[in-house]
Parts: sequence; C-alpha cells; structure tokens
Amino acid sequence: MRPLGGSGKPPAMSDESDVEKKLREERHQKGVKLAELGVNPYGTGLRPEHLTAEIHARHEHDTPEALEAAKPGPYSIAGRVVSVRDFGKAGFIMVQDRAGALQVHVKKDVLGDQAFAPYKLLDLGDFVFVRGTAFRSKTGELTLAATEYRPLTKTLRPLPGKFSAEVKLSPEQAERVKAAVAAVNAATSAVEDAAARHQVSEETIAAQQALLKDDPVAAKALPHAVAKAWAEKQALHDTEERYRRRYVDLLSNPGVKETFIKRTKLVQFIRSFLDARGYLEVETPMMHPLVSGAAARPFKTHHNAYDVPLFMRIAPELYLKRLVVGGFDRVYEINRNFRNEGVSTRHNPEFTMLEFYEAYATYHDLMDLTEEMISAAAVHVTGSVKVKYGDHLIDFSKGWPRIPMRQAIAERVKELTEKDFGDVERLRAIALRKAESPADKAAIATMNVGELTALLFEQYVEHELINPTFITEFPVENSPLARRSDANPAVTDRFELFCMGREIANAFSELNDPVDQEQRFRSQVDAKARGQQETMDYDADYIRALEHGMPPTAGEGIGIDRLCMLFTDAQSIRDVILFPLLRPQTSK
RNA sequence: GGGAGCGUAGCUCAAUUGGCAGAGCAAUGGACUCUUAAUCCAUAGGUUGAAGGUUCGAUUCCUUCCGCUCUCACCA
Repeated sequence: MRPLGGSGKPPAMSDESDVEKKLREERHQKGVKLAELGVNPYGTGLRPEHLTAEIHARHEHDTPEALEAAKPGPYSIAGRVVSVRDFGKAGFIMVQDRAGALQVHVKKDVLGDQAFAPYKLLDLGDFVFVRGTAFRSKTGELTLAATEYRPLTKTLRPLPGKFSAEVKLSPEQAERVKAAVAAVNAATSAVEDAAARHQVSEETIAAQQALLKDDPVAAKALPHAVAKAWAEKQALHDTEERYRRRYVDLLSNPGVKETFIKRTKLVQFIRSFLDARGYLEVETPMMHPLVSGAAARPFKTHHNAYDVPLFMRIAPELYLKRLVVGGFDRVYEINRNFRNEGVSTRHNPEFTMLEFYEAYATYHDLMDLTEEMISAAAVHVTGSVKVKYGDHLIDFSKGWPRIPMRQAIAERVKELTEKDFGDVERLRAIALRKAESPADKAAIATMNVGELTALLFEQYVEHELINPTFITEFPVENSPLARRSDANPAVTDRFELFCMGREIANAFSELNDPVDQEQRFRSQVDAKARGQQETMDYDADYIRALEHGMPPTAGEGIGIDRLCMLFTDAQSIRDVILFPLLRPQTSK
C-alpha cells in the first residue's frame, strides 16, 4: 500500500487554527488506519451501477412485506455520507449522490469483522461504495441492507452544520409540513436543556403528525422536514465563506444547488429556442484590439508574441454583425463580457450575455421573439409563468406593454407633454430637481436633449417597471449603433426590456449605413478626447464590413445573470454566479 | 471611490452598564444491531478579524488596518 501523502502528514495550511489542524490530523490518522486494514483511503475503480433516485423510484410504492419477500437487488451506489447514526455493531448512514440520497443499513453480522472495521473509521463527509438489497426500515424508510461496504475517499475537513435528506412533496403538502415544522421548532426552541428538548421535540412531532394523519405522505415527511429545518439553521450562512468556498456552500445549503441547476436549464432552453429558429451559435473573440460594442471601461491585457495591447471584450456586437455581413444571417453567442467597473448586487465584472442577430427582422420582430422566449423560459425554469421575486409576483404572460420613452416619462411627470421634449431647458430644469450632488448638477448642465430624456427616464420611470415592459424610441445620442427611426431622426428603432425596475434586454434595428456609422464613431472618439471614459474606439474594419453591405438586421442583448436572478428569486448577482469576483484574501 | 453595518470555538449563535468568554451541533473516549436532530455517560475545543490606545480591568469604548454585506456613484 502506498503511504499517505509525501511526508505522511496532511498538507500544512498557514492560516488555520490549532483546532482545525487537530481535526484534520484525527481524520488523517483514520486514513492511515484504513491503509493498515488494507483499504486505500483514496482508492479507485469501483463504479456504482445505480443512482439513489432510481432505487427510490423503483420501490416507491412497495410495502415492507413485498420488499422483504423479493429482496430486490443487489444495487450498488456510491456517494458522500451526509449523516451517520451509529449503534456500535450496526448503523444507519445516508449516502448522497448527484440525484438524491438513500439510507444504508450496515450490520456487523452481515458484513463480517473485516468489512465492518472500515465502517468504524467513517467520518461525516467521506465517500463510500455500498452494495446491498432494498428493504423498508421499521420507520418505513427505503433502505439498502449493505452486503458490501467499501470506503472510497477519506475527507480531512469537516463539513459545516448538519445534513438532511430531501423529501419530495407537492406544494400543498409542503405548506402543511412547513406549518407543522414551525410548530415543532417553536415548541422545542423554548426549552433549554438538551435532553428535555429532545423529549419535547418528539412529543410535538408526534402531535403534529397526528394532525396530518389524513395525509400519510405529509405525516411521514414531517420528521425529515424538522431535520431539514434544523440542518438549514446549521448550514453555512457566512456570505463571504459561501462565495469563497462555493463547494461547501453547494453541499451545505440545498437551495444553492437548485439555483445553479435552474441557471443551466435557462441557458439550455435559450439555446434550443434559438436553434429551433434557425439561429447558429458562434464564438467570437474575447480579446479585442479595440474597445467596441458598448459604453464601458475595459480590462487591459497584453499579448507577448505580438507585443500588442489587448482589451477583454465589453461586448461581442461588432463581430457578430460582421458575421451577418458574411452571410450568417441568424447568429447568437452566449458568453462572458468583461467590464472594468464597480461591483454591486447587480454587477459582476465578468457577466454572461446572450447576443443574437436576425437579418430582415426589425426591433418589432425582436419584441415578439423576446416575449415568446422569456415567457416560455419562465415556465421551463420555474414551472410557472408567474414568478415570485422578493415581495412581488412577476407576470411573464405574453402581451407586454410597449411604450415610447417620452410617453413613459410624460405619464409620470405631469407638467411635461410629449411636445416639451424639444425644449432642452425645460427638461434640464426637471432633471435638476432630482439631482443631489454638485457633480450630478454639473453633468446635467451640459446635457443635450437626448441625454436629458434618458436621464429623466432613469429618474422617474425605470424603478417603477415591475412587470416586463418594453420601452421604445431611445434618443439617438446614447444609441451609437442603432438605426435612426424613419419617422423621427432624433430617436432610434430601439427598445429595452425592463423588469423589477431593471434593464433585462437591449435591442435595436441595426445601423447598416456605413456613412452614418462612421460619423457616430467619430463622435465617440471626440467624446473620448474630451475625457469621457466609457466610449467606443473607431473600428475601421467594421466600417469596411458595412461597406460590403449588411442586410437590414435587428439585434439584441440579454443579461443572462440578471434574468437568472429573476427566475431564482436571487437578490444578488453573486447568488447566480458560481464563483463571483471577490477581493483576494490576504489573511484569514 | 463615498456612506452605513458586521467580524466571538470547525458550523450556527449567546455574553446585562466595561467585571470569571458560554450553549447547541460537529469532534474525541466509552455504551448501544431499526435510527430519522438517534439516545446515554465522559472529555477536549478560544490570540473574541489584526495592530495600537483609554482603563485596575476591553468581546464591549476610541484610532488605524484587513475582509465581507448593504447602499450611492460608474454601469448591464
């Protein structure tokens, strides 16, 4: 047997306490003892043939007697041990795999001394392989009677808190069980003494079970639910630790796994939705020689062999439109953008964006498409077209309002009519009312009509848009890549989608006039020369591409992280990003 | 970058006006072959984020620093 670790000691960590060292050393020693028993604590080559969920599904309705007669199996499972209830010469352990968890009954007289000895060296969190037949324990729980028990991986660090198996319930059952759990917790939390508390807890659980006796499933689920409530209370709550050690967060807080499964389902849904409509998924450069496609400050990097500076992309837009020029007239990309700006509950420096372009479509067509896609995504991901977010219930049912920006402002600022949007000073005066800092006032003093209109929208309208709403007719000044409206050259054929007071999507009929585009690039370059940092560079090759002709095209960008927040009731973008950017830890 | 708040055992949390740092879970030793927060007996576990200051005495008050959370600004 290969000795454990190079030096025979667990790896040293500079920032850990003596307690942590001791816990790890104790576990390490159990691994050493396993090796002495002839079991490699980091062995390999044992593949389970079944998932815990499969075994549950297969025997869900089987009675204890039927299982006793049939002795179905043998089944083999592998997973992490998330609870242990030991009785000396026997024990119950809960083994969790990717699909769920199953209880295992380990008995010395069945396994024999040699196979039972490794079980006595088990720690919570270790991985094991078990083979056995299914039966129901006296409490009715489906359990694997182990005929083979093999340790797979020794864990050196304890997991935080407690763990509990998931029990599947209908929403109605879940509500009833939840109320019963609250009653149990209320009754037991008042008791100080541990033994007495257990007594009170058992009595209260029994009493609550009696109340649920018309619903055997709910009654049976109650003890599990009490355990789960307890486990959740004990789980890792420290926000920083949760983000820094997401692997622990995922194990410890059950809802976290659900959130990220929903995120994956959302992205898969969007791909299949667009694929089904003839869109081609492509990948365009993440490292750009120029800053383009959005108004934002970039990250800078450098390529050694060419000795050239590069920017991490702030948007893929101009590359995707080059592809439309090249004949890919329905394309999309789901990938990361990088913007060198502050972090907040709604901003991570790298974030995931869907961008898609469809030739011969207009921004009106994209409103139809967006409505179709997001309302269907809501149902696919959350199971309902009405989605709970915080205290709100957002209704994604199709038929979202489409309101021109000026109208939306005029509806809320009574003294403004739509005609007043030509009057710079009038707009300025109204914008100044909401300006607080001297810096804001100074900025407002130099704004033009379009900029003031956009500002008034942010001040008076944006935060009020709870249910999905399209805002159209954006001013041309802050839409450097959008096509001018034929009816009014001051505005563009553009919309943004708002939901919960936040921008979710941004789309427009693309500017495909190379002459107009060149002028707008020049005004961006001028703005940069005046000191404005969030501007685009002049992209001569993009102009050249437009000169080859881009068909009339509409394009859209959707912030996947923010959409995901809405579908998972997440209050922070960090709750939908597996590894959000945090300041590197210098000392613990 | 500005403002507010937080940081106590591996985890979740206490600690009265500034007066002996505590509990549950996890851990360790022991008992127990149908448990569901298993139970019972025993044991151990702390530089109270870091440094400094005030004080007879600091988890508590003050200063600085580190980190996080919220919020404002920039932005999607």
